[in-house]
Formats: sequence, C-alpha cells, structure tokens
Amino acid sequence: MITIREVAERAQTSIATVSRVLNNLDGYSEQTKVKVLKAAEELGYESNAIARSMIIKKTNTIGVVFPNISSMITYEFLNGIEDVTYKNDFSVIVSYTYSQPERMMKALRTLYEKRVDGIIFTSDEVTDDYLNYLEKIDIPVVFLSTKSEKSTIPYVKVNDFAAAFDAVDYLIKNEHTNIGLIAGNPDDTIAGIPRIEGYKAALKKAGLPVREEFIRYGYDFSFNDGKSRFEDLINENPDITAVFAVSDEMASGAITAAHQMGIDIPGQISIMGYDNTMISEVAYPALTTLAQPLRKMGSEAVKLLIKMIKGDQFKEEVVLDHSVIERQSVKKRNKSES
Amino acid sequence: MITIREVAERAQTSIATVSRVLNNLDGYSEQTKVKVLKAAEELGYESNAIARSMIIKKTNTIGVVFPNISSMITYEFLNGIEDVTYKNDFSVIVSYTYSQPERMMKALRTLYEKRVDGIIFTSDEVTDDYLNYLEKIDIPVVFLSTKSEKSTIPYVKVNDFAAAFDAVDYLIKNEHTNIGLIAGNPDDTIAGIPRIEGYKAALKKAGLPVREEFIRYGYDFSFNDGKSRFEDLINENPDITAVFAVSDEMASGAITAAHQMGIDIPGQISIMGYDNTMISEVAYPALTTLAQPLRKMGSEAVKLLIKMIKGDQFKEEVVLDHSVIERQSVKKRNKSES
DNA sequence: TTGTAAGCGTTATCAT
DNA sequence: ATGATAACGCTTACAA
Repeated sequence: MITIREVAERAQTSIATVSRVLNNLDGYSEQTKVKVLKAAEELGYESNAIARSMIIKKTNTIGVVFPNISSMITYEFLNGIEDVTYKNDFSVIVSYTYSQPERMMKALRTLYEKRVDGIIFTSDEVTDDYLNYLEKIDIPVVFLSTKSEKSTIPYVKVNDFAAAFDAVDYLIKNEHTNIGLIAGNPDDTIAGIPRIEGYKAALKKAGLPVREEFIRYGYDFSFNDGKSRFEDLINENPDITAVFAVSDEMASGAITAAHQMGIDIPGQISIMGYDNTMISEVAYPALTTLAQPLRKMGSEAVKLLIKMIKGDQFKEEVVLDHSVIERQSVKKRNKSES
Repeated sequence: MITIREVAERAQTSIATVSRVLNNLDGYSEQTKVKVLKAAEELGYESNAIARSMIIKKTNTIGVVFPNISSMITYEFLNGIEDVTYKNDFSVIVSYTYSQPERMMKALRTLYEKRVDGIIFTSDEVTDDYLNYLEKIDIPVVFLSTKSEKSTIPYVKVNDFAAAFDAVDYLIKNEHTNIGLIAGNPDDTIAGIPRIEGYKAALKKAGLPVREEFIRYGYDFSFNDGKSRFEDLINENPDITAVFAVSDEMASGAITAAHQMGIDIPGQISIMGYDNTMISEVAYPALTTLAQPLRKMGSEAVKLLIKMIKGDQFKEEVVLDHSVIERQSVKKRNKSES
C-alpha cells in the first residue's frame, strides 16, 4: 500500500508537507505543491481514511438500523438518506435487525466500535435498553419514523394519528359509515396505536360508533396479514362498505382477498392504504392511499443528523406532511343502494 | 472516550495484558483476567475498531454498490447479503450509484479509502474504468448479477439467456405462437441482450419466426416502461396472444395497461414476468414469472467474497438456478379460438 | 515555506 | 505471566 511517506520521498519533501498539500491547507510553495501532486499521481496514492479517522476522530460514516419493515419503505428511506449523504461525503453502514433485540444491540455496538459519526434509528420501538445504550455512547442519533417519549433525541416522522384520522375522514367524506380497520399490532406504540386511535377519533368526530368487531389486528403490516384479516373482517361483517388498511401491503393483500372472494373493489367495498409505496400503483385497482413522504423523511433525517454532527446541537423535531393520494380503490358510497 | 489505557490503570496492569484478555489470547492468570474484565465492565469500555484496523489491516467491513435497480431486487439482495455478513461479523456500507459513472467512481474510491475488506459490485455494466480501478486497488471483489468478460473477477448470476429461453419456452408449451417481448435496453450486455437472445432462441428452436415488430425495447425495466411498451406492442400487433416482459415491474405495467385497454389477462393475452419479486404476488392477476433466487444470490455473493477475504483465492463462478413460478397471468391458449 | 516529532488507540514483538 | 515499546498511516503543533 502506498503511504504518504512514499509520496514524500518521491517528492523529496516531508510527510507534513505532503499532508498539507493533499488536504489543501496552506504553507507550501506552488512548486512543491506541483511536485507533491505529481508524485502522488505517479504512485497512485490514495489516502487512508482509517489512519485519518484515528486523529481527527471523525469517520464520515453514519449508521442506519432498519427493523424488518416493508421493502419499499426501506428502499425509499435509504434513497432519501443516500441523496444527502452523497452530497456531504458520508458513507452509510446499514444493518437489518429484524426487530430482534440481540441483533439491534449488536448492530448498535458495532456501529459504535466503528466510531460512526451518527446513527439513524428507523421505524422500531425504542426500548429502554436501546435508549440507555444510545445515551451512553453519546453520539448524535435521530429517530426516523419512530420516537421515544423518554428522551430528547430528535425525530422525523409523520403524525400517524392525524394521518390515520385523515384517511378515515376521507372515507367518511365519501359517505361510508361502516368502515373496517385492518390495524397494526396493538402493542406497537409507533405505527400501531396511533393509527388505531386516529381511526377511532375520525369515527367519533363524525358521530359514528366505534365498533370493536370492525377492527382486526395484524402483526407485521404484510400482504398476508392484510389478506387474512380482510377475509375475517368481511365474512363476519358483511355490512362493511370500506376498509382502511394501515399499510399498502396490507391493503393489497385485502384487494387480493377480495378478488378471491368475488368482491368488487371499489364497487362493493372501498379500500384505502397507507404509505404510498410503489405497490399502490401496481395493485388493481390502484390504491387510494395515505401518503407518507418516505424519501423526504430519509433525507430530512440525515440533514438533521449531519447538523448535529457538525455541532449545531439544537434538537429539532420534524413532523412532515401527509396527504391523501386518490386512485381507484375508493368510491363514493351510493346511499340509495343500502 | 474510554481507552484500553484507562482500563489498564484501573486494573493495575499493562495495556498489553488488557489487550490480551480482551482478545481472548493467552498469557495471563485467571486472576488478572477477572481484574481486567471487571475494570472494563465498570468503565463501560468498548474497543475502538478504527485503531484496531490500523494495525491488523482489516476493517471487517464490505462495500456494496447498487445502480438504480428495482427496489425489490435491491432489498432482496441486501437481505441476502446481511444474512451472512451478520453471521460473520462484517458490516456493510451501501452506495447507490444510479448508474452514473462519476458516482460509481466516487463510491469505489471512498470504499477503498475506508479500506473495506471487499466489494460486491451489483447489477451494473462493468466499464473499463471500473475494472481498471478495481484491479488497481486490488481488494477482493465479486460481481453480483453482472460480470465482465475482460476480467477474472468471480460473479454470481443466473444465466439470463437460459432463463429468458425457459420463460418463452413455457409460453410456447402453453400453445402460444405469437409472443411479444418487452425487452430491456439493447445496449445492456447484462440484462438486456442475453434475455433478448434467449427469447429469440426459444422461438427458433420451436420453429417459430422471430418478428422484430414483436419486440419492444425499454430503458429501465420500470413499471411505466412496461406500460407504454405494452400499449404500443398490442396496438400494432393485435394478433399477439402472450407477452414476456423481462422484469416484474414491466410485466405489472403491462397488466395495468391491459386493464385500461379492456384486455383480459390471461383470457385474451398471457403475460409473463421476470424476477419473482413481491410485485408478482400483488399484481392482479398474480404474475406467472421467471424466478431468480435473489436473496440467495446476495448471500452466495458474500459467502464467496468472505472466502476470498479469508485468503482462499480460488475464484469461482456461481450460476444459480432459475425456475418458472406459475401463478395466474398465463393461460394455455385455446387453439380453436384462433 | 518547511521539517521534526508527538500523538491517535490499538496489536504484536520483544524482553523479563 | 507480564510489561515496555515499536509499529500502523496519518494530522498537527511546534520549531526552524
């Protein structure tokens, strides 16, 4: 491996000077600059970031931990993250934890050992263990699509409660009154409970009853989850005319179930998704869905993180806007039919 | 930051000894071991991988470069990769290059500067520039879903030619004779040309004519690509009864176009995809598709890479099996109808 | 403008 | 079994 030392020899100068010109500092003549650059070029020298990191105590690397969320969401987040890390010359180490505590702890520990400059903690429940560790290692962290009441760690999120509220409200505005919910896990304080509460709140605000039998709880926001919950839900409640599924994958699972059950979407039942991932376009009929600005969430999270790394310690909380994307899976209910 | 030095002080021993017990070497008594471990524990010491890397010249990190391919493919690859990096205690740095040469070169250079132990180069055309650089830096590389004739760098792939051949052959076995192709970019030597050639070869082998007007070329394997190509193709060739699209995204775009054109799938036209990503399940009708073992491809690639990193220099070429996954978008043609 | 030398936090080689 | 100490490849005072 070519080192700065060899460059110095060839350029007949000292390593200090080589370091200076290579880092665009000052304190050398134009002449030596040329000599050094030439020598470096000829030797094909490339600096060793490891050695530099030892001294400057910065790695220009951040870590991102993902649980086991939808492929499309992960992808969008990562793209948004990459957009800005690229511009800021940061590298990103990604770890999938599958929401397993041991994997998460190992991932966090590894990131710390490798001395990443910051961490983006994505979409997962923040346990005390995680929080304690994050506080102990004391490096900048931002939560993406999650948060913790117990800490002051900044986050970037959508307001899940408000988003679910708006989704259900949209269904209500389309004259639906018997609205089913395919929910997340009711123990999930991040993407589970707030969306359930949003659903209930929208119903209440419209003077509609909240009927527990209209709610089905899923586990992992998956296609199969949505599919089997939908079957259950509709079989036991034939009077439902619209269902809100709290992820696009679940919603498309519901659509597939409907096809198999011979139910016309949106003719007989309207279905609304959540996320606005690519799936909502691919589904047939295309999904009307509650859009999260996934990519932007990723990029905002790194922007915030980099600010913190650079020393601006003001801890913000970024709540991004959501919106309803109208496609074909929701139809205004024809009251005369019922 | 707590260093080994502070641990040594607290344990009243030398840094050398601390290093020894922390690394499970030998050369210390049980007694000192206990002392050291206790001190480390109390101080909350965590080793500094940067410093270690300086000496051992290993970072236990690999780099993965992705162009701008389908979200699902990226996700599956990454998952496969993570599965084995996790077990082998490697971290992975990912970079998206969007197939832009400058971004690719920068990504490669950064990976080298950070002294990754190996690189997985994914799905992109391998230019001379890339190859020269990879050879120059001389670290283990494996190509994933791509390869280069000009180098001996090992790869893991599916045989695209044979896969496309089998896909079209499947259509032929279902009595289709007028088979359209929604192809990739004809300049793409990796996922473009081989699949086109596979299509043609299957036709020829069956004694069917290769008609250029049955072929439409896309750019990026995307949904919209598939959608507009399908419209074109069918409008100009109403006699086509089956089309093979070289990606699931394209195939689902084709299905959506068909819905809009009032064409029944597979009643009037059969559609076959390629990849077997999640999309093929979500599409309606669910896509019959040519499956690549995406996740396995990812994990095999790292396995190979890690072998190379560990010093086993035997350079393999891994060609993984593909298969046809039958779902609902292909139907046996009823000859009497035509 | 330039060079010497002291680190950075480890591992590894020597003595002891 | 243990401890000095020399690396590793750089950046950065401090001198000159």
